[in-house]
Amino acid sequence: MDLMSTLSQPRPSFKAQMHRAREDAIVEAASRLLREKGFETMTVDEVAAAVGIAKASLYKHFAGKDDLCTAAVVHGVARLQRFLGELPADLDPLQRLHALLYWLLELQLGEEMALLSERTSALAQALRTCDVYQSAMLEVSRHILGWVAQAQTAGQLRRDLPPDVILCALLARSADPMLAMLRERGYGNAEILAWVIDTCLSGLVQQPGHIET
Amino acid sequence: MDLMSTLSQPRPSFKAQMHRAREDAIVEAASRLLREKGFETMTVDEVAAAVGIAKASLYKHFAGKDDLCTAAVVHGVARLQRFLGELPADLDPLQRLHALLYWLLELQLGEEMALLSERTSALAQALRTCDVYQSAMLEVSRHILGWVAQAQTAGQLRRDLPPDVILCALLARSADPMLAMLRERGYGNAEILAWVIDTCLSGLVQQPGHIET
DNA sequence: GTCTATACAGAGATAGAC
DNA sequence: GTCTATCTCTGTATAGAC
Repeated sequence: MDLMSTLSQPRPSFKAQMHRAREDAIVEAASRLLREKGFETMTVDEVAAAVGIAKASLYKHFAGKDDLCTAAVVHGVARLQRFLGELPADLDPLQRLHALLYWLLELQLGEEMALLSERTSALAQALRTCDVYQSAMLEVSRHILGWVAQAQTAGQLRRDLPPDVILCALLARSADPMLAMLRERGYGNAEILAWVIDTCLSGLVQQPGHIET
Repeated sequence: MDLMSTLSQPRPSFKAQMHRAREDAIVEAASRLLREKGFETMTVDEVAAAVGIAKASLYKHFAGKDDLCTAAVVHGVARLQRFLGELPADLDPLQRLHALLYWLLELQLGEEMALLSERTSALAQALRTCDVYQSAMLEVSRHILGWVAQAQTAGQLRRDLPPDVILCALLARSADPMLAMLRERGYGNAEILAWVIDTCLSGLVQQPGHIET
């Protein structure tokens, strides 16, 4: 079996590969702009310009702005799913949650991509009716909820909070304005990351001297 | 001194009073819409319609959308200042911070007004160059930082965090997406409020068994 | 499928009468 | 100061040639 046939296992034609690569480039650009400027402020022109194609060409790939940005968010969730699945096996539940938090916040500090879209945007509405997104988020939630439950039974996380609440407390950090506020005050990314993770997790972990009710 | 002269102490003419009342109504409507829909999504037409006046009339009061929404946010900060100033004198620093958090979150759950504008909106930029807003926020920050410092020396709050960081951790809750996420999952406002305050403060308070470094 | 050029709609802002 | 009617610009989306 030579290199060519190895690379083209399910026989995607070169054309199809290019097509896919182009779409990936578009989604990536859309992700970045979505993160930097938000759904309402970003423009399709900007996305097209960033990729280096004409706007009309972009509309051959995606039906509209909503469709494009939905794809971008789904792409982000897929990355999150991959991250969750690839975590080293030797981490205990709490370490996994810590790693998750780190990953979410680092993403927000870099200008890469958006997970939680702004509550007010039209995109939020589009996502609510997007099956792919909803099922992906459901799986992510289940995955994390499993760890939360484990950490709770292991006595690492507070048992007086519903797992749901802990899940939300963690995921919500990916859009926490605290990071931007600290940035404005001149702090460095490393400090910010450490503080946000610390203050968030400290509110969730089971304290040594805590009295259970 | 009769009633009339009492009511019109600094002699604001009826006309001026009406003018002021009208502007207040406009700002109030803008605040609510800003909170519900965000800066980019809301329209000046909606504000005018909510107040019951024509859009052109609104433009006699405010120079533009930025100006109007800036006024709305400043109005909100002023309310916050009043709240801070009117807290009962018998509360200790930590109780004050708790009350502050409660106030901020309740505001977010009701659909009233916006304090932190979305990071991406054009409004955020406008506020950055608005002296009135900046100085008001500075005073609010100083006020709260004072309580934080007191709570830290009293051993109520963690001393390993800069007061700045604690301040941000508290204020950022006013735009925490965690509330919306919990709402979507069907929880009631009272539960949500309690959990967010709990998880936030638990990460900041000095734990009984904590070892200082 | 990619381009240039254009149609169309929405929203911010203004003109001018009253 | 308030109104109706209008201007103007921007951004989504499409038409049609290649």
